Amino acid sequence: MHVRKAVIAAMKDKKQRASLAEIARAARVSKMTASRVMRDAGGFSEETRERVLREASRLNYVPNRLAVAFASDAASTLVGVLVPRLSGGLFGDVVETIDRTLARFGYQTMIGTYEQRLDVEESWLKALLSWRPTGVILTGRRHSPQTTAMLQAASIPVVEMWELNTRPMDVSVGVNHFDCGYEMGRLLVSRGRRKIGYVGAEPHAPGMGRTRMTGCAEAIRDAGLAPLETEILNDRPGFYAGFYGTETLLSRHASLDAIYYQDDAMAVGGLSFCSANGITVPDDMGIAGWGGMDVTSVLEKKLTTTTMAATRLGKSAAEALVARIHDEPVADVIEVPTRLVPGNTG
Amino acid sequence: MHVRKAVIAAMKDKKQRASLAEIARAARVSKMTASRVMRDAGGFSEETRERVLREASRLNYVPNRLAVAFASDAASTLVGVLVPRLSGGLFGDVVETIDRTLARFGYQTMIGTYEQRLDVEESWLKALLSWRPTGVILTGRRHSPQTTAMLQAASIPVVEMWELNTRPMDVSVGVNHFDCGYEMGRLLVSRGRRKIGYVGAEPHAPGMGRTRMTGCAEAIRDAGLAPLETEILNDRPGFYAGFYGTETLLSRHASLDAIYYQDDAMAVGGLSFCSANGITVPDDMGIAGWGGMDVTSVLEKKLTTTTMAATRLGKSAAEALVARIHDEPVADVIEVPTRLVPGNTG
DNA sequence: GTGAAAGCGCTAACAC
DNA sequence: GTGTTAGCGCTTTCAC
Repeated sequence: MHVRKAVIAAMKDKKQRASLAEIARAARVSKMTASRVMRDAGGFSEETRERVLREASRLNYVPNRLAVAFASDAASTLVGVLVPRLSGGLFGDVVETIDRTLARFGYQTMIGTYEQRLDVEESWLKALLSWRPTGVILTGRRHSPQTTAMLQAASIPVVEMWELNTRPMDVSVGVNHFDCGYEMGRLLVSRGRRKIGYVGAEPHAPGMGRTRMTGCAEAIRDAGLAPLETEILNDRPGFYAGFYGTETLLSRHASLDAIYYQDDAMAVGGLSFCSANGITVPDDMGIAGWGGMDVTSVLEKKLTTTTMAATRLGKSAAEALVARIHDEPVADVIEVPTRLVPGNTG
Repeated sequence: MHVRKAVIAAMKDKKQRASLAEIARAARVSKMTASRVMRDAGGFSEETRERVLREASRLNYVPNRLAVAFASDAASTLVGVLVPRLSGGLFGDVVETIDRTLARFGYQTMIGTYEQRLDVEESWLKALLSWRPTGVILTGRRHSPQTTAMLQAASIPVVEMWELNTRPMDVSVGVNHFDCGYEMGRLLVSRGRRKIGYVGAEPHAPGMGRTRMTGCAEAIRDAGLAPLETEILNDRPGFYAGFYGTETLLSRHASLDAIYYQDDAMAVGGLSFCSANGITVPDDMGIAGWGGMDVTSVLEKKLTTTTMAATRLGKSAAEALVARIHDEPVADVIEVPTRLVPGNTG
């Protein structure tokens, strides 16, 4: 039962896995015919088919995709997916959906996380490309020149997801973060907020959350109000970051009457800070998030936020990539809709 | 800039990527020498080394890991990791850590999710094995006979993580869930709880959460109290599931004075339900969770729970696998410690 | 320190 | 409907 022993045993008799050649020999056909049967490629009689399949299952044949991908070079079925992180936010959902969708089409996913660091993205991509993947899904629209160049040289389909890129390398599937921020800013202003702040995370990462911040700032400027006060924590976004980010921001700007957060988790942290410090929401303070995360479903008040269907984004990204791989027509820019949820915290 | 055009162009001139042979020719050495230099395998002069590396970088050489893995068959560096899900709970953290750790050692991760469905695990494994991975990390201790058989036949290292298995296929790195549940049961009892309930999810999945439930039930039985009342939702664990699971359970058993949840997210959902329905915690109702998730850091009250270091688990699992691959000594059973946090909700 | 030959398991291209 | 030949890019083995 112990695999370890089996491993050691296997060291001795070396290769024992049945290969196509052995199936072919056992079925008394050529490798080619066996190959055709296994791939269901046509060009064999019913009788041959049965014989080959019988032998394959008798010998526990497991095709070697390494050899397949290597031999045919076009048929790699390997797809790389890179996201900032897997925990906390919506990326877990997105990756899970991408993986499921790709698997349905017969592709396997190689994942990676890069914490929004372009140098990490670059080295991940370099390693990935050595596996000759048939496509790549990246997060965001910002990439180093080397990343772009490598992708170019590889000449494989690339989907940039999450953040809409109107001038994508290849295909972009994402959300218009600027608009999300702008709309939220307008909503806050329309509800009478006059001194608005922003709490975010990951200072080295422009784009995405930061783009929403910019949108919000613009809405505020357009309304002729005092500029957005911001606090970008050197941390990952999350509940606790939202909590202490609020503390920090308010210690600098006590008179704020609303705070926009990078995401819902941070907003929930902000709500907690307020409740722990006798700040009434929404009377004393408006709180707004982004994402439509699961937590919001159990809050006492309905969180003011913008919802985004993570599952839908993942599915669209995966499907767009598959379409590109199959050389089917796909739109260059696919916008995933979001919905402003006014709620009663903002 | 549009990769799409590049792709189409590439279709024409087919192979253009530099291969080892071309590097070798350009450096005026044999393929073998070039290979040795690239792998830093020794057996070449300093001068040769420089010449080869210069040509490699000049020609933008990207080694073909497909060919490497195929040719050497031992050197596959591909590792499969299967978890129930990537979103919501702690698995995102675990997978992220595993991936990072494995990457540091030069391995690439192929992930999959199976929602605790053994048939999905089986088919995922089947697909994975065709890539001739050098190792596999699975979740839990329960696997179908076919899964076990395939792993056996593959004779590769296997780490079963998350749930401790004292009789592992190969190596087990995990938590003793039974003890977690038993301890929590004892704590609740010691605090005067007399009618305890349990809210969980994923009814088709035994193990893990269910094992904690069993542990808790046993503690209650040992204390001579009325048996644990349970509610297993046909849903994924999460905030909302915790909320309505509480509602359902209480509608059946109104007199409960404490509820143990499958995880912290569900417990937070339970807290919300109580607060929304005028049930005072901990006076009227005790609430306990599991996992030590991020959310708990911003709750008003300190949640009664058991913390588990997801990052540590992931790191241990990955390191154990690497050690097995390298044929270094590893313990068969590695217990990841947990800590009971009494809190003030239970 | 270096190289030549063989082969990993499969498929594409072409026979028959 | 079936088989033959060649080769994908690399490493292993053995020779020099």
